Amino acid sequence: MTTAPSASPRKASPRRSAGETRDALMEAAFGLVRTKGLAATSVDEICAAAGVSKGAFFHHFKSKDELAAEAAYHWSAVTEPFFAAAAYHAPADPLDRVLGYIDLRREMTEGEIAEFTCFVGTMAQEAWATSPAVQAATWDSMSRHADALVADIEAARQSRGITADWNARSLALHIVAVTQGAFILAKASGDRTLAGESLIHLRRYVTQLFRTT
Amino acid sequence: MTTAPSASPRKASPRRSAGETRDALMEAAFGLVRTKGLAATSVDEICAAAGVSKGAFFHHFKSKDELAAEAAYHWSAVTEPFFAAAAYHAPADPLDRVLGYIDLRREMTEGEIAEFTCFVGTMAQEAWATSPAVQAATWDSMSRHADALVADIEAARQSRGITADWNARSLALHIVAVTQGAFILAKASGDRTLAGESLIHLRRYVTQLFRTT
DNA sequence: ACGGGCAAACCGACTAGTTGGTATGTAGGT
DNA sequence: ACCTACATACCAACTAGTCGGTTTGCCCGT
Repeated sequence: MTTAPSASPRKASPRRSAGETRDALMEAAFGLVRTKGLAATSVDEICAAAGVSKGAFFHHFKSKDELAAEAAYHWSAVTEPFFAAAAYHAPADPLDRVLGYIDLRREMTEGEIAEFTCFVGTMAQEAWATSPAVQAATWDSMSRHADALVADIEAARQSRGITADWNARSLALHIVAVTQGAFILAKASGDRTLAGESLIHLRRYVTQLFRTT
Repeated sequence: MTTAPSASPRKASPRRSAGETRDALMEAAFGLVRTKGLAATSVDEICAAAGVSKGAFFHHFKSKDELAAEAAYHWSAVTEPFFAAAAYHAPADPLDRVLGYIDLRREMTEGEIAEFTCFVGTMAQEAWATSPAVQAATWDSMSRHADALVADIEAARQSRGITADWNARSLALHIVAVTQGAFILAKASGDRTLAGESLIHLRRYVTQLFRTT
């Protein structure tokens, strides 16, 4: 659910192919919403950032709300390959893979806030009570992201013969929650390092959870 | 930084005392912002919820932005006494007090989302890059809230002779982060219990941190 | 190879309503 | 008499969304 490209420079107008404009609009929204929030981002701004007209916007999306929901699904589509291809999947021990994910998350907090922060997490705060479509889309994204961690957590649990009163999905969601909370800390304080420190606590928790001695 | 009253019914106009209208406006903002976000909440809505006119609003605040910042400080002013008076301070063991705080937080997630959720956390997401005054105010609130936990954490650490590579303030901020993250989980999923589950993980972490055996 | 037809992609002016903010007036306490 | 605490009317700027019209790529019969 995090980290994405910014609007691309685009070529000199030999009409973009089918989904290209659509993608450009959604990806322009990524950047704007992450820094200003959804409500404060106008359709005109999104169009300007994507380099298209308002007519094009409403040709592809029937409302701003629909754009937001579609963009949340698109967010998954662009972040999932990023995390799937990341180096933390390499270790043989599944626990090392889970810890590797947390480490990657922490490394990402060394960039700019608007760039390591979560698009869908931001929208969830604004849309949960006002737009069922957007809420559903943000939850789909966060939920799927958590699911990607479940297999490794479960494997780590079984390899160590741990029978705990928590299940893999619950821990995966906790990891997502800490990540989101760390973002808020960084945004409120303006200090990126605070996000990293929270992730270190999370890492220690996960390590302790699987300690067998 | 969390949990607050909603707009009161108010009496039949024998002029409210000095700060009353001001407080009513800020407290009306609490409810509206927590469900819709700051940008989506209009000045007119806040006035209507507080039962005053727009003229009154701009008599007390020179802009919507100033209202938001002042409301963040007011948020501290109303939540601090609430937490200060809570029962979790009773135990003699400082660790029990820290765990008691987390338990209280978890119990609160049994109410409505708009009522256990954090006003300043929501605003931080929208204002961190666009309004320095609001960002500073949200951080002041979150930071002070964390500080309220520091003494107990430090006492627990010393009573158990723990020399760790984390300090009390870092753990306090982590507790705040998990709380905020749990809120996002609840908002995105629409399922309050997910917030509680994340807080259970946090509780287990803190327990393990102070285990001396 | 070619041109006519057609649908999808796109543009930008327009609208109706909402926004934050102001200007001006007034009621009540001291 | 005077100042604070409001109320009302208003405005310019901006909002999401619409609409008539234009451009572009592509299919297809010749």
